[in-house]
Amino acid sequence: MAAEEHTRGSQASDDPFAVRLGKLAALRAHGDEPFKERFDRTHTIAEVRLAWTDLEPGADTSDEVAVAGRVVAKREQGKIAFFVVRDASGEIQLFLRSNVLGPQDFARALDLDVGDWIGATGTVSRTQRGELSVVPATVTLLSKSLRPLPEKFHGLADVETRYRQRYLDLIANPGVRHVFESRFACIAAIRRYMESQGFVEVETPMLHPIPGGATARPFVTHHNALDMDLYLRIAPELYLKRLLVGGFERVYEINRSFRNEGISVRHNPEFTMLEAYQAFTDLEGMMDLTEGIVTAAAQAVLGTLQLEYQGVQVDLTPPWPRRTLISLTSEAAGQDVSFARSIEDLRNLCETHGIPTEPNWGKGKLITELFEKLVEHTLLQPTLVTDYPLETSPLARRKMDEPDLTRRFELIITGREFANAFSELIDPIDQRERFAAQMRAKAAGDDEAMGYDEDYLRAMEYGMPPAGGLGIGIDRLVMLLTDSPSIRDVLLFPHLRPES
RNA sequence: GGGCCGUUAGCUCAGCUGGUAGAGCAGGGGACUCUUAAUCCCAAGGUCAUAGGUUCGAUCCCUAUACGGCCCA
Repeated sequence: MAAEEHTRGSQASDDPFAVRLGKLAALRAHGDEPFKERFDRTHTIAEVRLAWTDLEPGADTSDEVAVAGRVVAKREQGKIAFFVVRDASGEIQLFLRSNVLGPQDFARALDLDVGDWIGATGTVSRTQRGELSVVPATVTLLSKSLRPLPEKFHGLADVETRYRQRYLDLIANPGVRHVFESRFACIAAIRRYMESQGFVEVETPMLHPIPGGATARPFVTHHNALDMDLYLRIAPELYLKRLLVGGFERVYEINRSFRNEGISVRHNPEFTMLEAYQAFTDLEGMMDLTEGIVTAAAQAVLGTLQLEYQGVQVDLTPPWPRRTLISLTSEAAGQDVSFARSIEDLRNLCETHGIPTEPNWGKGKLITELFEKLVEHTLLQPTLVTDYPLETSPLARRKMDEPDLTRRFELIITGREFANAFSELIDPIDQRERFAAQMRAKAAGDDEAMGYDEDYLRAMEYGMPPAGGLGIGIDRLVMLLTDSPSIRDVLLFPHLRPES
């Protein structure tokens, strides 16, 4: 065979990238394109494994298959070699034999590198050691890999590289793929469930002239042609409720929203949430819907409602206990924490517990802060916490008999908020006053306060039906269902600072 | 924003009061027709994150910066 038929024995360099570039050039020099357009396979790897599952060790067949995938391991042994090839369905061994391929093609096959995409045609066998294998008659390079993959045994451990180069993480750490398959199974299950409940999936703007629907700092961008600032949405809520005015009775949006806040194990500047609105129902209807969604997602991902999150056993079986925020907070504080107390008492209580307060905070905000500090982290099992103060709930319906409180709940699991829902405020007069209060808070320096959305008020003035509304944090739900400690583990490409 | 920790070969990691660096895997050469973290032999691979400082001498000590992680706000 001609020396340039393959590069073995002719490489001066030992730099992996240079070696592979050399192989690439050698292939091209012989008219062999190293980046093919297409390869027709007869089976996925999983299909081969399934179809020949009963093949005895040491048995050969004349059954021909064509498979394709990435070379993830290479073991040479003289005139035979074993490659492990992986496609999306699984891995299988290629048992390359010089006497089957011919010495020339065998030598060329040995020039392939771990990382290369290849196609192989051949017969199915099981080795004497019991490994189901394809014995190739042809091996075709489909796409040349120029960079060496991370180490095969330890995988890729450096978290920064794992997040920045997620594709490498997916190649090197098989469990990572499973997390993301779970994520997308979770979202698919939620869509199926919502459809089964008669909800219509809708799309609303992500560029908002006025940030609203949540209390958070927005990202600002600029529309050149209109010469106006726009805000990346912090929540789709106000648009979805406009649809209630328009006559949609059950709508939802699985939305990417954006909040200009710090990055942590629980926060990414862009995140995914489900928001749903249902006419003619209320808080209790939203509790049922929340239980339905979360259990449908858990069943789809785990097949059970019992799970373990970071060492904590969690039972998602509904119905979940319902407790009021004030009773829980009073219990934890060992004294009455309610609107019956003076604002000085509440502020002192906050200071006692190390919560820095601000002078413009009212009783409602102080009570909410106490709840978050004293209670939230202790609620490990699913708990529906109800009756949030009006001051921190500008879009929720007021409680008729307790006007400082709202018909709102949050779902807490493992000490964290997973859902937020309320009987919607549908009174435009009340809503106008709530927006005004937000404007006062903004003027007092609260840069998370909502904007005053006049068009939303106009819509409400045409009449909004009674409705329940619900938001569920999808990323956090996926964290729970995949036992992931950080939100970055459930985001394919989490936000990081640029590499310097 | 504050505190603590990390950054050494492509990857995973060692590195002794301070005397200019090692291993495994990957890659290169060779042997090998049932391996599967293949095995065996040989050789190679480094601006020790970056910039300063202390020192005769710095991967190591000090300062700053960058990026990342954890905790707190």
